[in-house]
Amino acid sequence: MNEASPPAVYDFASAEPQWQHAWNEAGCFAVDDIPASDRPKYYVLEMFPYPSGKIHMGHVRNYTLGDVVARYKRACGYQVLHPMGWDAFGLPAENAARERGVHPGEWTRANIAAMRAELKRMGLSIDWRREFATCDPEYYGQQQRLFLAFLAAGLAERRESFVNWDPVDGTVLANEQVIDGRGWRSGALVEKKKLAQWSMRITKFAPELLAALDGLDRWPERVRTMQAKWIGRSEGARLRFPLAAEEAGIAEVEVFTTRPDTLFGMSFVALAAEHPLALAVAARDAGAAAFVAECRGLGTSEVALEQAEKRGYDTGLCVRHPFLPDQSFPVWIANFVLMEYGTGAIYGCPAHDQRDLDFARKYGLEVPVVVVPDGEDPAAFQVGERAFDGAGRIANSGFLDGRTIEDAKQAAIGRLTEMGWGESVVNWRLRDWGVSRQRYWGCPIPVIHCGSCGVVPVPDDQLPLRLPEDVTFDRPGNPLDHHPTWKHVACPACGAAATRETDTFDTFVDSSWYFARFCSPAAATPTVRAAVDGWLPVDQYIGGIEHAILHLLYARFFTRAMRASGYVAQAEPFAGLFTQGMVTHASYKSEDGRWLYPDEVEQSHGAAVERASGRPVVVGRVEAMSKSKRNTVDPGGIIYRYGADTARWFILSDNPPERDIEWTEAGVVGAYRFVQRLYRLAEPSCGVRPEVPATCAPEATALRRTTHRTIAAVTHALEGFTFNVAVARIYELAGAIAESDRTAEADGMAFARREASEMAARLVYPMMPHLAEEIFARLGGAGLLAVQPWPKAEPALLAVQAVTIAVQIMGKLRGTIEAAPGAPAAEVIAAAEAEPNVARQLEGRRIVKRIHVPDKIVNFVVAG
RNA sequence: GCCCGCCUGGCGGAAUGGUAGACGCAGCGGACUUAAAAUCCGCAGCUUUCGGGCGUGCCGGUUCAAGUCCGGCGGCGGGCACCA
Repeated sequence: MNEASPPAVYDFASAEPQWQHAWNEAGCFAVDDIPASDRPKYYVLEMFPYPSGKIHMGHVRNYTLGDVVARYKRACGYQVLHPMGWDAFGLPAENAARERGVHPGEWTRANIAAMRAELKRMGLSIDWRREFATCDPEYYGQQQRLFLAFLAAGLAERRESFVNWDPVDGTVLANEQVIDGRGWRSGALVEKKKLAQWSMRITKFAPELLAALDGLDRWPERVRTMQAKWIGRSEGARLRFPLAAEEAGIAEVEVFTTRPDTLFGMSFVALAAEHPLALAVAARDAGAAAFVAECRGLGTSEVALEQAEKRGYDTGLCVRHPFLPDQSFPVWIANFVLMEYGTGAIYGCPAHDQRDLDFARKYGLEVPVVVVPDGEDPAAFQVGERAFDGAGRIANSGFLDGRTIEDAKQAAIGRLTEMGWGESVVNWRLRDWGVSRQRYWGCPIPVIHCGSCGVVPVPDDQLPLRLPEDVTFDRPGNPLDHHPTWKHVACPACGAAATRETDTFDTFVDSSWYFARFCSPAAATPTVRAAVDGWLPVDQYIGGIEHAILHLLYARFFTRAMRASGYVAQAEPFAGLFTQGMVTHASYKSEDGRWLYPDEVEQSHGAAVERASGRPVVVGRVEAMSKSKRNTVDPGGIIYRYGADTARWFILSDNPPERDIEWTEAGVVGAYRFVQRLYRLAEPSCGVRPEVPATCAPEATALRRTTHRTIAAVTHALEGFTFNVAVARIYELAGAIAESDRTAEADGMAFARREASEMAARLVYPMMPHLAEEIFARLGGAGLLAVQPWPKAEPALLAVQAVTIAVQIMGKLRGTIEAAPGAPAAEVIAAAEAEPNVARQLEGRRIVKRIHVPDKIVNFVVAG
C-alpha cells in the first residue's frame, strides 16, 4: 500500500452486465417444468407487476427480497423456481387508448419491454424462459378453459343480481373492490344496479377457506385475521315470521339472528330496501316506493359515512311471533338493513342492539328488556340511550327466564326447530365473486348466448377465444359490444344466429392462477399435473399488504376450484407469505404550492431549495412514494448512477423488510461507499493462495473466528427474513478485515484474510450478486459464485475460547470478568467476588444469594 | 365502535428473561492533502462531586434479574365497520 498505486475502484457499470451475461450463458437460474427428483424444490415468487411502463421502488424492494431468498435457497442446494411475468390486462391500457389513440395491446407490449429491460438490469436470478403476460392468448386461452371447467363443475354461474356499478369506469365492481362506498380505482361513488353477470362461487368454499387459515402458519397473523373477518362466519338462527296477511303472494319474512335468546325482546321487523317484500309494498304504495328509491340512490355506505341516521318506513304490514301468539309486530323498511347480509331482513330487539334502539327511539317503538345484568332487578332494569349487550340473565321471556345468554340461545333454537319456525344456521359474510367487466382489455368470457339453447360454452377447439384487434375507443362503453362483427356467431349447439358474451373477466381472475401456469408456461393445457404437483405450493410468496384480502383470497379460492376440476393437487397456493413494507420518501412543495420531485430539490446552507430557481421549498411528511405527491425516485436513474447492487443493498439495509423504509440519497451514497469498500478490502488477498497454516497468530485466529461467526449469523438472519441484521453482520466482518491490515504480517494472517474476503463475497452474494462474483473472481475463485454451495461455519471456530461474564449486585451491573466457557460455578463466583469494583461494593454487606447463569452472568443478592 | 400491530439515542434500527443502544446514517475529533473531496483511524445515551445516579411512551406487578412476561393507561399506525 506504500506504493503510489491508485485505490481500486469497482466499475459496476461494466461488471454488472458482464455477470448478468455470464449467469445467462451458464443457465444458472433455469429449472425444468417437472422438478428433478434428486434435490428438494423451492418456489419463490414475488407478486407479478402491472406493466405501467416503469418500475418503481416498491418493485425494487419486492424483487430484491425475492432474489435474496432465491439465490440463498439455490446455494443451499434447492432447485429454485423463480419466474417473472406480467399482470397485463386492465383499465390503464384502455385509458391510454382513449387518450392517445394507441392500441391497448401495443401500449402494454411496449411497457413490458421497457420494464423487462429495467428488471434485467437489477440482476434478478429469474428463469426468464418462463415469462408470459396475462394478455397472451396462450395464457388467457387456458384461463378460458379453466373457466369452462368451473362452469361445468357448478363453480361459476350466471346470475341476475344487484351489482356495484362504477359510473366513472363504466363497469361492475366486486364487493372487495368497493372501498368506503367508492370504486377502488376511480374513487367514484358506487351505485346499485341489477345486471346479469358471471360470478365465481367462492362461497361454496367459505368453510374451508376459513378453516385452512389455521394451517397457514407461515403467513402473517394479520393477513389471516383480515381474511377470517372477511369470510365472516357467524352462528345463529334463521327464523320465519308469518305475515298477518299475505302481500303479493309473500306469506312470511325470513330473518337471520345471532341472538335468538332475545326473541322475547322483539319490537319490529325491518327489511332492506331491495328486499322482495319491500319491493312488493313499493309497487302499490307511493310512499314506500319513494323511500326505497331514496335508499338505493344513496348507497348504504354513503349513509353510514355522512349521517349514520337510522331511517325507516312503516309498511303497515304485521307479523306474528312464535312465542307470543297473542301479539303482532310491525314490518318496516329500514335504511340500515343490508340486502347482502343474512336474509336482507332482521327482527328488531332495541333493548339489546344499539342500531335497533336508535331506530326504535326515533319512531317511538317499544323497548322490552329481556337481558338483565347480574345484580340488577329484572322488574326495574331499563335501557336509556345505550342498548345493553353485555352478559346477564334472561328475564321477561317465558320459558327462557333465568337462563344465561348461551343457554337461552340453545333453548330458543330448540323450541323454534320443534315448532317448525326456524333452525340453527351458520351465516357467512363472504359473497360470491362477480367477475364480469364491461371492458375490452381483458380475457373474453368464453360463452355464447343462444335464443334457444341458452348459455353455450365456446367449444374447446375454438380456444383461445381471442380479442379482436380492430376495436375503437371513440365512445363510452364496451368496445367489444360495439364491434361490428365479433359478437355475431352461430350457436355451436344448434347453428342458429347467436351472440357472444361481450363481458371480459375481472383482472383479478388473471392473477388467481398465474403461479400455477409458471410451472409449465407453454403447455397446451392450463396445467401439467407433474409440473404443478411438483412445484406447488409456492414456498415463499412476497408482496404488498394491500393484497391481503382481494388477490390472496381469490387465489386461494381458484386453487381449490382447480383442484376440484382436477388441475392441481394442492388446495393452498402459498405456503409462506411475506408482506413487505412500503418505500417512502419526504415530499416537497414549492412556495406556490406545486409538488416537486426530489430531483428538483437540493440542499443549500442547510435548507431545501428548488434547484431551478433557488427558491425555498416546504419539506412535507415522509410518506409512501406516489405519483401525485411526486415524492418518487426513479430506480432506473439510481441503477445508472450507483449500480444495481447499491440499490439492492440500500433497500435491504437498516429496516426489517416488513416495515416501511425511507429512501434517502444519503443512504444510497452510504450503500455505494460500502460496495467500493468491500471491493478494496478484498484487494490485498487477490491472487494469494495460501495453504492452511500450521500455526496461527492469535490475531489470525481471531479473524477466522469472526469470519465463521459471521457465516453462522448471516445464515441465521437470512433464514429469519431479517436481512437488515445480515447486512449489519457483514459490515462487522468488513470492519474486522480492515482492522487485520495492521497485523497483516502475523502467522496465518494471509490465509485468514483471504478466507475472510472470500466469505464476505459469498455471504453478500444473495444481496449484491454482481459485486460478489467480481470479488470472488478476483480472489481466484473457480467458476461462478452463482453455482457455489452456501458456506458452512467450522464448528471448532464457533466455539468460544473465553466468555465475558457480567457481574451484578442486586441486578445492577458492577463489573465483568473473563472466564473459560463452562467454567465451574464456584470458580466463576469466586472470580466475580474478587473483581475489584465488585469487591469494594460488597464490602460490609451480607451476600444472601449467589445466582450463576453459566457463561452469562453472576448476580449477588445482598441483605439490607 | 370493534380487531390487530407498534412505541428503544439526533435518525433507521439491534438485543433465545441475563452487560440496552450491535450495525448503519447524520455528527464530532484526528491522520493524509497546499486545500478540498475521497479514504483511513478514533469518539459518541443523559448526568455526575468520577464513587455513582438515571435511562427502552406512562403507572403498577411477577422475577435474583424485565426493552423482553402479566395487568392498566396514553400516543401513533393499520384493518374492518349500520354484519343483525
